Amino acid sequence: MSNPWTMKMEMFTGFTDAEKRRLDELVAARRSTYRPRDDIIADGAHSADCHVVLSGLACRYKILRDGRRQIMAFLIPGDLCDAEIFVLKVMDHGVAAMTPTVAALVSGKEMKAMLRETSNLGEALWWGTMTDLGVLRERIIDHGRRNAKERIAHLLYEMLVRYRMVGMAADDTYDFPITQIDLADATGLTAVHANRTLQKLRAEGLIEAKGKTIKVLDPDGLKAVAQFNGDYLHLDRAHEHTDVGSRASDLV
Amino acid sequence: MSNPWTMKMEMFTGFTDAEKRRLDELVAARRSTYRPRDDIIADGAHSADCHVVLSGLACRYKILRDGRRQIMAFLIPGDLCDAEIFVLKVMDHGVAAMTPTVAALVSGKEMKAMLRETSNLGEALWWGTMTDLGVLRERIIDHGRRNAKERIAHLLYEMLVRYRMVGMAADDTYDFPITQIDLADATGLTAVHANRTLQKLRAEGLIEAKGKTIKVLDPDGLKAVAQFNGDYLHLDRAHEHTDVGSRASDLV
DNA sequence: CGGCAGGTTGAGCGGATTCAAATACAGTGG
DNA sequence: CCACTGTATTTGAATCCGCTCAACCTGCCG
Repeated sequence: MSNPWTMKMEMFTGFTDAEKRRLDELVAARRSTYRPRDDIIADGAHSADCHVVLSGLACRYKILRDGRRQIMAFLIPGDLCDAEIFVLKVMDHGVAAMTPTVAALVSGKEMKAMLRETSNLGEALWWGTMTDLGVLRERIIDHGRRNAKERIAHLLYEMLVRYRMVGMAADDTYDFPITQIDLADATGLTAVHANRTLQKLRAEGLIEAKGKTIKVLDPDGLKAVAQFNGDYLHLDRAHEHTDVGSRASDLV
Repeated sequence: MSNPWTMKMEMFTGFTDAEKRRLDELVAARRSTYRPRDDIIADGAHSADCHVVLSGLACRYKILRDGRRQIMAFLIPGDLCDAEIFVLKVMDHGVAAMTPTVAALVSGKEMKAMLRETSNLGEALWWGTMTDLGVLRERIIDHGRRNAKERIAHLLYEMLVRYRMVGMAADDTYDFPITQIDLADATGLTAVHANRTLQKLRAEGLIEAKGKTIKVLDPDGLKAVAQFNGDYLHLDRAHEHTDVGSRASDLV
């Protein structure tokens, strides 16, 4: 039984069975649970291990001196929290759990050893990092050139695609248990305005946001409002390797 | 005589003389000049070479269907334009020259060969990519949680630090020949508002922006206005390797 | 000298914020 | 089971930052 991290990386690269087994072992070896608001890795910290989200939801964030907070990315199962520990001294931002979250602790030493032995892992890490860059760039466009409605629509559609990638968005519905305050901090809005905007999206029949679940009623409509173009997720690179059946690019 | 790319990477890693010579050869082999507005590498393109800025100024950008443009990053001498070509099929954004710019074309094949032979280059590329990520995250904070004045101040201070890194900011003055339209597209403002904000910064005696040159009159003041904290540039990782004399962390 | 791109200024508008209060909701302890 | 408490969502009204539209100025180049 494979873990979400290996699954995600396999969208890009092809591992041998031996490699898969070894990755599974790495992930299974040590894990840790976090309560909402717990730091998985704190701003300014360094760690000998890197952290992979196995279940739950986490975010990258930074807090300014005056208390303003910005969420820069959401991490879902299969996402690597802190690739930087391999080359940088300390984290320049924090990663915190938003819901009860389980993360695997992967020893940096063993990762480095495995990186030396197989080029597949290195390539997969590069792919993950490059798509992270793409997502961040898209977020900059959100904030710089899209208004509140487009911005929230874009985020919700992107999360839909990402949850589809890990098989967690059946029926265009996914669990996204964040508060409107979190949503505001992620989109660069105030909670009040995020609320009003969300109401508009609901009123237009694009989404349903009951409790902690997002149901996308009209995917094409939402995509159009957001001016979403999924190229930056680089799913097209994927299907060359995957088995027959699901083409990754169908996810967008 | 070393090139700006190698110089920049040496802030992080230590190359042997042989490695340095080889990098110099790679950079010297083929180069290309671009006029303002020329694409160095276009959105959606793929290339067998990667591009390193040797002189001039370039930017990463993306244009929405309705014409809105967002500049996501500025590239100065020593910056790598398109590390993604090693793992991704196509670019998800464009890189264009803003001034007459010279870039080295480095063969992807030879880079990969060198990556296999020395771990130093790989580590340096990781460092560059990780700091790029840090810069992008900081830009998201700019757009999400900083107002126009803080945002422009932050960008100008960051560029000061980056130009210092490559020895191009003597006397707190650096060449930054962009139009106010470009500045607006980078900061997510309109040209009109960027203009007015720039005037305020001048009126407060923080900067001088005559012609194409930025002179920072009051670095500490500008830094304070921007709430700048340079940790995300990860210069502290650097001085372990560099020779005596200039400590990299003094640049911030 | 005309043309053009970039910079500057003014007036009015609107999207998003701020402040404040009301309502819904989940968890806790009596 | 309900009262109590704290947190999240919703609504209203006033305000402001940044946008839009438009005009004008400046410097540069053919």
